[in-house]
Amino acid sequence: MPRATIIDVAAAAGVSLSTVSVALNGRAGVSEATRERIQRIADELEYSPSLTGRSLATKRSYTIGFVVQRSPEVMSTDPFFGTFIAGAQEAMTQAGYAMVLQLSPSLTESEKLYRDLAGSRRVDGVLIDQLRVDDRRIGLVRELRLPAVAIGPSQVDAPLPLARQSAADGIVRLVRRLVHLGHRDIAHVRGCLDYVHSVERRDAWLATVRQAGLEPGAEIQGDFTMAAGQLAADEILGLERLPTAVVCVNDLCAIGLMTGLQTAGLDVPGQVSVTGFDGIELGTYTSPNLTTFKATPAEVGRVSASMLIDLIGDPDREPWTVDVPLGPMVPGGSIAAPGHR
Amino acid sequence: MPRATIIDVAAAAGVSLSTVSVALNGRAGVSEATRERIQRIADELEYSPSLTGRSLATKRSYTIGFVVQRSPEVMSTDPFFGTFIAGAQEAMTQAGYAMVLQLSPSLTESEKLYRDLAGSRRVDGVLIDQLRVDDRRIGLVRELRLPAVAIGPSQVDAPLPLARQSAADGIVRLVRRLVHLGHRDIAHVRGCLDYVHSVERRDAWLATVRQAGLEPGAEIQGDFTMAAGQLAADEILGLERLPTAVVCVNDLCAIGLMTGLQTAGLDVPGQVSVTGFDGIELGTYTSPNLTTFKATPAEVGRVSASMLIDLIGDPDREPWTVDVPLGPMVPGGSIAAPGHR
DNA sequence: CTGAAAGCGCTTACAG
DNA sequence: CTGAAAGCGCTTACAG
Repeated sequence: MPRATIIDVAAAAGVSLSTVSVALNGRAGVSEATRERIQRIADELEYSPSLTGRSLATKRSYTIGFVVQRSPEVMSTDPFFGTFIAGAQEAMTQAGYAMVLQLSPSLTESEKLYRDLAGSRRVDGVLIDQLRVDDRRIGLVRELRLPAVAIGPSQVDAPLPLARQSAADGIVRLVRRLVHLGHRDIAHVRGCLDYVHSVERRDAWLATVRQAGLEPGAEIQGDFTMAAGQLAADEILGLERLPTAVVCVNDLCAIGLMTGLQTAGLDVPGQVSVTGFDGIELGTYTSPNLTTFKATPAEVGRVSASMLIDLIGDPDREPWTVDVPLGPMVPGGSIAAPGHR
Repeated sequence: MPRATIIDVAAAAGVSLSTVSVALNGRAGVSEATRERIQRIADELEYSPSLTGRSLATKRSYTIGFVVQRSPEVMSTDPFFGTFIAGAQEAMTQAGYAMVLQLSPSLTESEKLYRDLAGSRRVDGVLIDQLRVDDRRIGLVRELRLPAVAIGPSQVDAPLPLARQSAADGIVRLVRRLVHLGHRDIAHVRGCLDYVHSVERRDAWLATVRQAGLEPGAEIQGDFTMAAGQLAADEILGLERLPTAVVCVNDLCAIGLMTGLQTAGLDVPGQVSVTGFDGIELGTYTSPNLTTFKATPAEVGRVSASMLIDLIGDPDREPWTVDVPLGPMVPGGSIAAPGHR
């Protein structure tokens, strides 16, 4: 027995298709009595409207695309994604939207994914995350006339609606705290500078250190993984002078760094203070606990998804920006005055 | 200027809609000459068929649903998901399918998500992962007449096609290795026994230890996270007799355990040997490196997705099972003979 | 080898 | 307040 369609409901209720449609969609033009009657009959028949039928009529797929340009391993490790997606989903489900997720390690491959999503009109719009410097996707979605919202830090100046969360503010405050504790040699483990997120954090560290009248400490190339943090430890141990504090691009990197330093026999924070960024749960289990700043990826997800849904409803709207406030600083035992034991 | 439709292509080529459809879909019934001509014209017009139009005609959404019943944090931490999704996508993209991902922390909420996916016919089928003992979803997809493939360990006996990978084989071999090294007190940090994956691994540990004529060591409740591993360390340290080896439910848990034991001043593997399961990259960065067994989530993803696509093409097919072979054992420095330094 | 027609399941002006 | 009709963009028997 095939599922009930709107025709079955109309027939059972003895009204026309349009009346059923109007009634069930809660639009004006049907008496409350008939609406209730139709609703009851629809429920009895277990009628549930077909997304495809509606899509064809409304020219909307009620689907949003999210193409993640990262290797599966990194995507799995980064605490951002799950929480972000959960938040985005909340906003989407409410509006009848769902998310198609595509992973792609390579840039050219992901470009093809965007083209296919747009070409088949599988999605009504896309979320653009992990922005790179001069990101090609910005021109691409424009060419494809694909509504898009970007997620990025504060300096991004793209001709797209932007949901932004400034990690810079957090880094600034962490560096100031270290300076206040008496640190004069503050190093940084940065992410790959192709990403605006890395640039933002590096710049914030650099500017704040200089502003305090200090010579910037070593700048070490890392990335957003624990593994990179561990490798960074080796590099720091190889410096002619050990920095007294290291500001890391994110928590995972900071945790890897702490582990690396401790494995080499150093005391954290006794010999080296370490800070992270993100405020992930794992940082509360390390010993010492990580001093970091809390990001709010779920909120960023919610905001960016609802921005995109708004944009889909009004595609010619001028680009606008929404700032998502950062969470609080998370104090931990991973920093102390230099030389403290 | 709206995008070209099949009507535009037909008009430009001076043929009927059906000829265009047949030609572009590579079906028989069109001369090679016209097919090429139509293809060329379609390319010129940048024609790309609308998924919605096709969906309505074929009664397929060309979309697969994946509802993940886990908290966003855990999902983010578990290395399984990203790799699994990447593998599944490979199989799906080839067949013109895409994946709608939904996260849901609660069981009742996820049940609603399945109902909505089925009701709106947003998806042609679903992948069921993280199977629980007596999983309600098995009855649910049946009630919803929603094609589904389950992903699980070897003892699952569900009336569904099953893509299975036996972690048990790996655990058995790890335990045997420990026995061979001379261990007589082998503990286990298990996952929550609601999950068949936890049960499978616990049972494998228990059976193998007994088979070796040993008294089973302590069985400690943990889960699949690092945090749980760290907590398990405390519990192990509180035992009246320290086990000489601990078999953990997965790598993250094992890494957390190692960290916890080391923080307490214990030597791994000198005082306690530790094994994991999954073979994640992080385990190669710990000190000592983790001894574990490699799972192949990408392959499980590929296999389960293509099974589901097959099932969608033949919904009345009898349930069948595909075994995905486990990867190799990953030797590491985290195990040694008991009392070894 | 090609075309005309029906149909997939909805929504939305437009009449009445 | 309700209905008849057109249309969204395809595919698929069925004729010719």
